Amino acid sequence: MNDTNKKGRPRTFDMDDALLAAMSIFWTKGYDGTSMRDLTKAMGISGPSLYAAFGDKRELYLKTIDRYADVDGCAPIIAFEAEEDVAKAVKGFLLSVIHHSTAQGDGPKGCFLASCVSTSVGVVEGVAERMTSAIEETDFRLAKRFDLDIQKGNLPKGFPSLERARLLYDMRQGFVFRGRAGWTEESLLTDIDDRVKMVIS
Amino acid sequence: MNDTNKKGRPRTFDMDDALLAAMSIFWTKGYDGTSMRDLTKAMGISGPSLYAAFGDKRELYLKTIDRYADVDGCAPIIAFEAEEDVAKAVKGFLLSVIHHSTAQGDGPKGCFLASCVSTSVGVVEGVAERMTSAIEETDFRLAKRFDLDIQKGNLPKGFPSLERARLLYDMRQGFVFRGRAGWTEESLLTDIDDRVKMVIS
DNA sequence: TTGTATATGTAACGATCGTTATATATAATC
DNA sequence: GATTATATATAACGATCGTTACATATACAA
Repeated sequence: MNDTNKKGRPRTFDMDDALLAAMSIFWTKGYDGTSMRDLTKAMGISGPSLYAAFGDKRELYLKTIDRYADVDGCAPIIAFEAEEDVAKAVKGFLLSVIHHSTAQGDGPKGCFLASCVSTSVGVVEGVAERMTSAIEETDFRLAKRFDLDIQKGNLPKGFPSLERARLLYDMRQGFVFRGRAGWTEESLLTDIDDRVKMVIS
Repeated sequence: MNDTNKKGRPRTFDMDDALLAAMSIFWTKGYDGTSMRDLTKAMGISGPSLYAAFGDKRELYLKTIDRYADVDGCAPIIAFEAEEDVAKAVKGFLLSVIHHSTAQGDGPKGCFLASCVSTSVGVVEGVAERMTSAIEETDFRLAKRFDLDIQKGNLPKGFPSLERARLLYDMRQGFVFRGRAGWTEESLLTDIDDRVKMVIS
Protein backbone atom coordinates (compact mmCIF):
# COMPACT_ATOMS: atom_id res chain seq x y z
CA MET A 1 0.00 0.00 0.00
CA ASN A 2 2.08 2.85 -1.24
CA ASP A 3 0.64 6.33 -0.85
CA THR A 4 1.54 7.15 -4.43
CA ASN A 5 -0.46 4.23 -5.80
CA LYS A 6 -3.87 4.97 -4.39
CA LYS A 7 -6.93 6.08 -6.21
CA GLY A 8 -8.46 9.48 -6.16
CA ARG A 9 -7.07 12.98 -6.25
CA PRO A 10 -3.73 13.15 -4.44
CA ARG A 11 -3.15 15.40 -1.47
CA THR A 12 -1.56 18.73 -2.26
CA PHE A 13 0.00 19.20 1.19
CA ASP A 14 2.32 17.22 3.42
CA MET A 15 0.41 15.77 6.37
CA ASP A 16 3.34 15.87 8.75
CA ASP A 17 4.17 19.47 7.91
CA ALA A 18 0.55 20.39 8.48
CA LEU A 19 0.55 18.52 11.78
CA LEU A 20 3.66 20.36 12.97
CA ALA A 21 2.11 23.67 11.95
CA ALA A 22 -1.00 22.82 13.95
CA MET A 23 1.17 21.91 16.94
CA SER A 24 2.87 25.25 16.82
CA ILE A 25 -0.46 27.07 16.92
CA PHE A 26 -1.87 24.96 19.75
CA TRP A 27 1.42 25.43 21.59
CA THR A 28 1.25 29.20 21.53
CA LYS A 29 -2.48 29.79 21.78
CA GLY A 30 -3.69 26.82 23.80
CA TYR A 31 -6.65 24.64 22.85
CA ASP A 32 -9.55 27.00 23.44
CA GLY A 33 -7.57 29.96 22.19
CA THR A 34 -6.94 28.31 18.84
CA SER A 35 -9.69 28.67 16.24
CA MET A 36 -10.19 26.54 13.18
CA ARG A 37 -9.38 29.57 11.08
CA ASP A 38 -6.06 29.90 12.91
CA LEU A 39 -5.35 26.28 12.09
CA THR A 40 -6.37 26.24 8.44
CA LYS A 41 -4.40 29.43 7.90
CA ALA A 42 -1.23 28.11 9.54
CA MET A 43 -1.54 24.68 7.93
CA GLY A 44 -2.18 26.19 4.53
CA ILE A 45 -5.25 24.10 3.85
CA SER A 46 -9.00 24.61 3.83
CA GLY A 47 -11.46 23.46 6.45
CA PRO A 48 -12.82 20.41 4.63
CA SER A 49 -9.29 19.23 3.84
CA LEU A 50 -8.44 19.46 7.50
CA TYR A 51 -11.48 17.48 8.53
CA ALA A 52 -10.89 14.84 5.87
CA ALA A 53 -7.26 14.39 6.87
CA PHE A 54 -7.29 14.78 10.66
CA GLY A 55 -10.88 14.65 11.88
CA ASP A 56 -12.28 17.42 14.03
CA LYS A 57 -10.41 19.89 16.20
CA ARG A 58 -10.10 17.57 19.15
CA GLU A 59 -8.73 14.69 17.09
CA LEU A 60 -6.23 16.98 15.45
CA TYR A 61 -5.13 18.19 18.86
CA LEU A 62 -4.59 14.66 20.14
CA LYS A 63 -2.63 13.86 17.00
CA THR A 64 -0.28 16.78 17.60
CA ILE A 65 0.31 15.44 21.12
CA ASP A 66 1.08 11.96 19.82
CA ARG A 67 3.32 13.47 17.19
CA TYR A 68 5.18 15.37 19.86
CA ALA A 69 5.63 12.23 21.94
CA ASP A 70 7.06 10.36 18.95
CA VAL A 71 9.61 13.06 18.27
CA ASP A 72 13.13 12.88 19.64
CA GLY A 73 12.07 15.29 22.36
CA CYS A 74 12.32 18.98 23.01
CA ALA A 75 15.53 20.98 22.85
CA PRO A 76 16.36 20.87 26.59
CA ILE A 77 16.22 17.08 26.76
CA ILE A 78 18.37 16.75 23.68
CA ALA A 79 20.88 19.17 25.17
CA PHE A 80 20.79 17.16 28.38
CA GLU A 81 21.64 13.90 26.65
CA ALA A 82 24.18 15.33 24.24
CA GLU A 83 26.56 16.78 26.84
CA GLU A 84 29.16 14.39 28.22
CA ASP A 85 29.75 15.85 31.68
CA VAL A 86 26.78 15.38 34.04
CA ALA A 87 27.00 18.77 35.70
CA LYS A 88 27.27 20.51 32.36
CA ALA A 89 24.38 18.42 31.08
CA VAL A 90 22.10 19.54 33.89
CA LYS A 91 23.19 23.11 33.42
CA GLY A 92 22.69 22.82 29.68
CA PHE A 93 19.20 21.48 30.25
CA LEU A 94 18.28 24.41 32.46
CA LEU A 95 19.89 26.94 30.15
CA SER A 96 17.92 25.58 27.25
CA VAL A 97 14.71 25.61 29.28
CA ILE A 98 15.26 29.19 30.30
CA HIS A 99 16.11 30.28 26.79
CA HIS A 100 13.06 28.67 25.25
CA SER A 101 10.85 30.01 28.02
CA THR A 102 11.89 33.59 27.47
CA ALA A 103 12.89 33.79 23.81
CA GLN A 104 10.76 36.18 21.80
CA GLY A 105 9.49 35.69 18.30
CA ASP A 106 11.05 32.47 17.18
CA GLY A 107 8.40 29.88 17.75
CA PRO A 108 6.26 29.07 20.77
CA LYS A 109 7.40 29.61 24.33
CA GLY A 110 7.97 27.05 27.03
CA CYS A 111 6.98 23.42 26.85
CA PHE A 112 4.27 21.89 24.70
CA LEU A 113 3.23 19.48 27.43
CA ALA A 114 2.94 22.39 29.85
CA SER A 115 0.67 24.17 27.41
CA CYS A 116 -1.44 21.04 26.98
CA VAL A 117 -1.79 20.44 30.69
CA SER A 118 -2.81 23.98 31.49
CA THR A 119 -5.18 24.60 28.60
CA SER A 120 -6.80 21.27 27.81
CA VAL A 121 -6.79 18.82 30.71
CA GLY A 122 -10.38 18.62 31.88
CA VAL A 123 -11.51 20.32 28.69
CA VAL A 124 -10.47 17.89 25.98
CA GLU A 125 -11.22 14.25 26.51
CA GLY A 126 -8.20 12.02 26.05
CA VAL A 127 -5.53 14.51 27.03
CA ALA A 128 -5.15 13.64 30.71
CA GLU A 129 -4.01 10.06 30.15
CA ARG A 130 -1.56 11.14 27.47
CA MET A 131 -0.09 13.76 29.78
CA THR A 132 0.37 11.44 32.73
CA SER A 133 2.31 8.95 30.66
CA ALA A 134 4.22 11.57 28.68
CA ILE A 135 5.53 13.24 31.82
CA GLU A 136 6.36 9.91 33.38
CA GLU A 137 8.31 8.91 30.30
CA THR A 138 10.25 12.14 30.48
CA ASP A 139 11.09 11.45 34.12
CA PHE A 140 12.36 8.01 33.18
CA ARG A 141 14.34 9.36 30.29
CA LEU A 142 16.11 11.91 32.45
CA ALA A 143 16.70 9.30 35.17
CA LYS A 144 18.18 6.90 32.65
CA ARG A 145 20.99 9.30 31.93
CA PHE A 146 21.72 9.60 35.63
CA ASP A 147 21.78 5.81 35.93
CA LEU A 148 24.31 5.68 33.13
CA ASP A 149 26.53 8.12 35.00
CA ILE A 150 26.27 6.00 38.12
CA GLN A 151 27.65 3.07 36.13
CA LYS A 152 30.43 5.25 34.80
CA GLY A 153 31.30 6.30 38.33
CA ASN A 154 30.46 9.95 37.73
CA LEU A 155 27.68 9.79 40.29
CA PRO A 156 27.69 7.94 43.64
CA LYS A 157 26.20 4.45 43.90
CA GLY A 158 23.15 5.45 45.90
CA PHE A 159 22.28 8.44 43.77
CA PRO A 160 18.47 8.77 43.59
CA SER A 161 18.17 9.08 39.83
CA LEU A 162 14.41 9.13 39.44
CA GLU A 163 13.93 11.53 42.32
CA ARG A 164 16.44 13.99 40.89
CA ALA A 165 14.97 13.57 37.45
CA ARG A 166 11.61 14.64 38.84
CA LEU A 167 13.24 17.55 40.59
CA LEU A 168 14.89 18.67 37.40
CA TYR A 169 11.64 18.44 35.51
CA ASP A 170 9.82 20.35 38.23
CA MET A 171 12.44 23.08 38.10
CA ARG A 172 11.67 23.29 34.45
CA GLN A 173 8.01 23.97 35.15
CA GLY A 174 9.02 26.78 37.44
CA PHE A 175 11.13 28.41 34.76
CA VAL A 176 8.47 27.93 32.11
CA PHE A 177 5.96 29.50 34.46
CA ARG A 178 8.13 32.52 35.19
CA GLY A 179 9.08 32.88 31.56
CA ARG A 180 5.48 33.04 30.48
CA ALA A 181 4.75 35.49 33.25
CA GLY A 182 7.28 37.93 31.85
CA TRP A 183 10.60 37.14 33.58
CA THR A 184 13.63 37.96 31.49
CA GLU A 185 16.24 35.37 30.57
CA GLU A 186 18.86 37.15 32.67
CA SER A 187 16.75 37.20 35.81
CA LEU A 188 16.16 33.47 35.55
CA LEU A 189 19.85 32.68 35.19
CA THR A 190 20.93 33.98 38.60
CA ASP A 191 20.39 30.79 40.60
CA ILE A 192 21.14 28.05 38.15
CA ASP A 193 24.59 27.08 39.38
CA ASP A 194 23.13 26.31 42.78
CA ARG A 195 20.26 24.52 41.13
CA VAL A 196 22.69 22.29 39.30
CA LYS A 197 24.40 21.41 42.58
CA MET A 198 21.08 20.47 44.13
CA VAL A 199 20.24 18.12 41.32
CA ILE A 200 23.50 16.18 41.17
CA SER A 201 24.75 16.16 44.77
CA MET B 1 -20.45 58.40 50.89
CA ASN B 2 -22.16 55.41 52.44
CA ASP B 3 -23.39 52.72 50.11
CA THR B 4 -26.69 52.55 51.94
CA ASN B 5 -27.40 56.23 51.32
CA LYS B 6 -27.18 56.41 47.59
CA LYS B 7 -29.95 57.01 45.19
CA GLY B 8 -31.46 54.51 42.83
CA ARG B 9 -32.39 50.89 43.13
CA PRO B 10 -30.01 49.09 45.46
CA ARG B 11 -27.95 46.12 44.38
CA THR B 12 -29.45 42.75 45.22
CA PHE B 13 -26.12 40.90 45.33
CA ASP B 14 -22.85 41.25 47.20
CA MET B 15 -20.13 42.48 44.87
CA ASP B 16 -17.32 40.71 46.69
CA ASP B 17 -19.18 37.41 46.76
CA ALA B 18 -19.83 37.75 43.06
CA LEU B 19 -16.17 38.56 42.45
CA LEU B 20 -15.04 35.49 44.36
CA ALA B 21 -17.50 33.35 42.43
CA ALA B 22 -16.11 34.71 39.18
CA MET B 23 -12.58 33.98 40.38
CA SER B 24 -13.49 30.38 41.08
CA ILE B 25 -14.82 29.92 37.55
CA PHE B 26 -11.83 31.58 35.89
CA TRP B 27 -9.58 29.50 38.12
CA THR B 28 -11.02 26.19 36.99
CA LYS B 29 -11.86 26.94 33.38
CA GLY B 30 -9.27 29.51 32.38
CA TYR B 31 -10.03 32.77 30.61
CA ASP B 32 -11.01 31.54 27.17
CA GLY B 33 -12.74 28.50 28.59
CA THR B 34 -15.02 30.63 30.73
CA SER B 35 -18.14 31.98 29.02
CA MET B 36 -20.26 34.87 30.16
CA ARG B 37 -23.06 32.40 30.79
CA ASP B 38 -20.76 30.45 33.10
CA LEU B 39 -20.05 33.65 34.97
CA THR B 40 -23.58 34.99 35.28
CA LYS B 41 -24.74 31.57 36.40
CA ALA B 42 -22.05 31.19 39.06
CA MET B 43 -22.36 34.79 40.24
CA GLY B 44 -26.13 34.55 40.40
CA ILE B 45 -26.70 37.72 38.40
CA SER B 46 -27.78 38.62 34.90
CA GLY B 47 -25.58 39.83 32.09
CA PRO B 48 -26.44 43.52 32.28
CA SER B 49 -25.92 43.54 36.04
CA LEU B 50 -22.48 42.06 35.52
CA TYR B 51 -21.55 44.68 32.95
CA ALA B 52 -22.88 47.52 35.08
CA ALA B 53 -20.97 46.36 38.13
CA PHE B 54 -17.69 45.04 36.72
CA GLY B 55 -17.37 46.14 33.10
CA ASP B 56 -16.72 43.57 30.40
CA LYS B 57 -15.22 40.10 30.69
CA ARG B 58 -11.63 41.32 30.60
CA GLU B 59 -12.15 43.95 33.30
CA LEU B 60 -13.88 41.42 35.49
CA TYR B 61 -10.97 39.05 35.02
CA LEU B 62 -8.42 41.68 36.02
CA LYS B 63 -10.53 42.51 39.06
CA THR B 64 -10.48 38.91 40.20
CA ILE B 65 -6.68 38.96 39.92
CA ASP B 66 -6.44 42.15 41.96
CA ARG B 67 -8.83 40.69 44.48
CA TYR B 68 -6.66 37.62 44.76
CA ALA B 69 -3.57 39.72 45.32
CA ASP B 70 -5.28 41.66 48.10
CA VAL B 71 -6.28 38.52 49.92
CA ASP B 72 -4.15 37.03 52.69
CA GLY B 73 -2.80 34.54 50.19
CA CYS B 74 -3.47 30.97 49.25
CA ALA B 75 -3.60 28.07 51.66
CA PRO B 76 0.01 26.89 51.20
CA ILE B 77 1.50 30.29 52.02
CA ILE B 78 -0.68 30.62 55.08
CA ALA B 79 0.38 27.16 56.22
CA PHE B 80 3.98 28.13 55.60
CA GLU B 81 3.78 31.20 57.81
CA ALA B 82 1.67 29.66 60.54
CA GLU B 83 4.03 26.81 61.44
CA GLU B 84 6.73 27.63 63.97
CA ASP B 85 9.47 25.21 62.95
CA VAL B 86 11.09 26.05 59.60
CA ALA B 87 11.42 22.50 58.35
CA LYS B 88 7.84 21.75 59.23
CA ALA B 89 6.77 25.00 57.61
CA VAL B 90 8.39 24.09 54.30
CA LYS B 91 6.92 20.61 54.50
CA GLY B 92 3.53 22.06 55.39
CA PHE B 93 3.74 24.35 52.39
CA LEU B 94 4.48 21.48 50.03
CA LEU B 95 1.84 19.24 51.60
CA SER B 96 -0.73 21.95 51.14
CA VAL B 97 0.35 22.54 47.56
CA ILE B 98 0.12 18.85 46.76
CA HIS B 99 -3.24 18.50 48.43
CA HIS B 100 -4.76 21.45 46.60
CA SER B 101 -3.24 20.33 43.34
CA THR B 102 -4.79 16.89 43.50
CA ALA B 103 -7.95 17.33 45.59
CA GLN B 104 -11.11 16.49 43.73
CA GLY B 105 -14.38 18.31 43.89
CA ASP B 106 -13.86 20.93 46.54
CA GLY B 107 -13.03 24.04 44.60
CA PRO B 108 -10.52 24.71 41.84
CA LYS B 109 -7.22 22.87 41.53
CA GLY B 110 -3.72 24.25 41.80
CA CYS B 111 -2.82 27.90 41.94
CA PHE B 112 -4.85 30.82 40.60
CA LEU B 113 -1.75 32.64 39.39
CA ALA B 114 -0.68 29.50 37.56
CA SER B 115 -4.04 29.37 35.83
CA CYS B 116 -3.80 33.03 34.90
CA VAL B 117 -0.30 32.73 33.50
CA SER B 118 -1.08 29.73 31.37
CA THR B 119 -4.46 30.77 30.03
CA SER B 120 -4.36 34.54 29.71
CA VAL B 121 -0.85 35.97 29.39
CA GLY B 122 -0.56 37.14 25.81
CA VAL B 123 -4.31 36.86 25.41
CA VAL B 124 -5.67 39.37 27.90
CA GLU B 125 -4.04 42.77 28.02
CA GLY B 126 -2.97 43.80 31.49
CA VAL B 127 -2.35 40.34 32.90
CA ALA B 128 1.37 40.01 32.25
CA GLU B 129 2.41 42.96 34.43
CA ARG B 130 0.16 41.82 37.24
CA MET B 131 1.65 38.34 37.11
CA THR B 132 5.26 39.46 37.17
CA SER B 133 4.72 41.53 40.28
CA ALA B 134 2.43 39.03 41.97
CA ILE B 135 4.96 36.23 41.67
CA GLU B 136 7.78 38.50 42.78
CA GLU B 137 5.79 39.52 45.84
CA THR B 138 5.24 35.88 46.68
CA ASP B 139 8.98 35.24 46.39
CA PHE B 140 9.66 38.10 48.78
CA ARG B 141 7.02 36.94 51.18
CA LEU B 142 8.46 33.46 51.40
CA ALA B 143 11.98 34.85 51.70
CA LYS B 144 10.91 37.13 54.54
CA ARG B 145 10.02 34.15 56.67
CA PHE B 146 13.44 32.64 56.03
CA ASP B 147 15.08 35.93 56.98
CA LEU B 148 13.19 35.88 60.23
CA ASP B 149 14.49 32.40 60.98
CA ILE B 150 18.01 33.56 60.28
CA GLN B 151 17.59 36.21 62.94
CA LYS B 152 16.22 33.62 65.34
CA GLY B 153 19.23 31.42 64.66
CA ASN B 154 17.19 28.62 63.15
CA LEU B 155 18.94 29.09 59.82
CA PRO B 156 22.63 29.83 59.21
CA LYS B 157 23.80 33.42 58.70
CA GLY B 158 24.54 33.11 55.02
CA PHE B 159 21.32 31.30 54.12
CA PRO B 160 20.19 32.44 50.65
CA SER B 161 16.63 33.28 51.55
CA LEU B 162 15.41 34.68 48.26
CA GLU B 163 17.02 31.95 46.22
CA ARG B 164 15.42 29.22 48.32
CA ALA B 165 12.12 31.06 48.25
CA ARG B 166 12.23 30.94 44.46
CA LEU B 167 13.14 27.27 44.58
CA LEU B 168 10.22 26.54 46.85
CA TYR B 169 7.86 28.40 44.60
CA ASP B 170 9.21 26.62 41.54
CA MET B 171 8.72 23.27 43.23
CA ARG B 172 5.15 24.34 43.68
CA GLN B 173 4.71 24.85 39.96
CA GLY B 174 6.02 21.37 39.37
CA PHE B 175 3.49 19.86 41.75
CA VAL B 176 0.65 21.95 40.35
CA PHE B 177 1.65 20.83 36.89
CA ARG B 178 1.73 17.15 37.81
CA GLY B 179 -1.47 17.44 39.78
CA ARG B 180 -3.33 18.88 36.84
CA ALA B 181 -1.86 16.21 34.61
CA GLY B 182 -3.44 13.50 36.72
CA TRP B 183 -0.84 12.54 39.35
CA THR B 184 -2.35 11.29 42.59
CA GLU B 185 -1.65 12.90 45.94
CA GLU B 186 0.22 9.81 47.13
CA SER B 187 2.54 9.70 44.17
CA LEU B 188 3.54 13.31 44.70
CA LEU B 189 4.31 12.78 48.37
CA THR B 190 7.18 10.34 47.86
CA ASP B 191 10.02 12.84 47.55
CA ILE B 192 8.95 15.67 49.77
CA ASP B 193 11.19 14.97 52.75
CA ASP B 194 14.22 15.29 50.50
CA ARG B 195 12.73 18.36 48.90
CA VAL B 196 12.42 19.97 52.31
CA LYS B 197 16.09 19.28 53.00
CA MET B 198 17.08 20.90 49.73
CA VAL B 199 15.18 24.04 50.53
CA ILE B 200 16.49 24.64 54.04
CA SER B 201 20.04 23.25 53.99
C1' DT C 1 -13.65 7.03 -22.66
C1' DT C 2 -16.16 5.88 -18.76
C1' DG C 3 -16.72 4.92 -13.97
C1' DT C 4 -15.00 5.31 -9.22
C1' DA C 5 -12.66 7.31 -5.44
C1' DT C 6 -10.48 10.86 -3.02
C1' DA C 7 -9.19 16.00 -2.45
C1' DT C 8 -10.34 20.68 -2.96
C1' DG C 9 -12.77 25.36 -2.71
C1' DT C 10 -16.93 27.97 -1.83
C1' DA C 11 -20.40 28.90 0.91
C1' DA C 12 -23.21 28.31 4.45
C1' DC C 13 -25.05 25.85 8.57
C1' DG C 14 -26.86 26.18 13.60
C1' DA C 15 -24.81 27.23 18.03
C1' DT C 16 -22.57 29.97 21.00
C1' DC C 17 -19.65 33.85 21.81
C1' DG C 18 -19.39 38.65 24.28
C1' DT C 19 -22.20 42.54 24.43
C1' DT C 20 -26.05 45.79 24.54
C1' DA C 21 -31.08 48.11 23.52
C1' DT C 22 -35.11 48.41 25.72
C1' DA C 23 -38.44 48.46 29.17
C1' DT C 24 -39.49 47.74 33.98
C1' DA C 25 -38.70 47.76 39.10
C1' DT C 26 -37.02 50.03 43.27
C1' DA C 27 -34.70 53.26 45.91
C1' DA C 28 -33.57 58.42 47.45
C1' DT C 29 -34.72 63.33 46.66
C1' DC C 30 -37.70 67.20 45.72
C1' DG D 1 -47.01 62.27 44.57
C1' DA D 2 -43.53 63.56 41.07
C1' DT D 3 -38.76 63.37 39.66
C1' DT D 4 -34.46 61.34 39.27
C1' DA D 5 -31.09 57.73 39.49
C1' DT D 6 -29.60 53.19 39.65
C1' DA D 7 -30.49 47.97 39.20
C1' DT D 8 -32.89 44.37 37.08
C1' DA D 9 -34.95 41.11 33.48
C1' DT D 10 -35.98 39.95 28.76
C1' DA D 11 -34.57 39.65 24.49
C1' DA D 12 -31.85 40.25 20.83
C1' DC D 13 -27.65 42.01 18.43
C1' DG D 14 -23.60 41.08 15.04
C1' DA D 15 -19.47 38.22 15.16
C1' DT D 16 -17.28 34.20 15.48
C1' DC D 17 -17.24 29.45 16.81
C1' DG D 18 -16.69 24.40 14.99
C1' DT D 19 -18.58 21.91 11.37
C1' DT D 20 -20.53 20.32 6.97
C1' DA D 21 -23.36 20.26 2.13
C1' DC D 22 -22.38 20.81 -2.23
C1' DA D 23 -20.25 21.06 -6.56
C1' DT D 24 -15.83 20.72 -8.82
C1' DA D 25 -11.10 18.93 -9.81
C1' DT D 26 -7.85 15.16 -10.26
C1' DA D 27 -6.11 10.75 -9.81
C1' DC D 28 -6.56 5.38 -10.74
C1' DA D 29 -9.14 1.23 -12.69
C1' DA D 30 -12.06 -0.67 -16.15
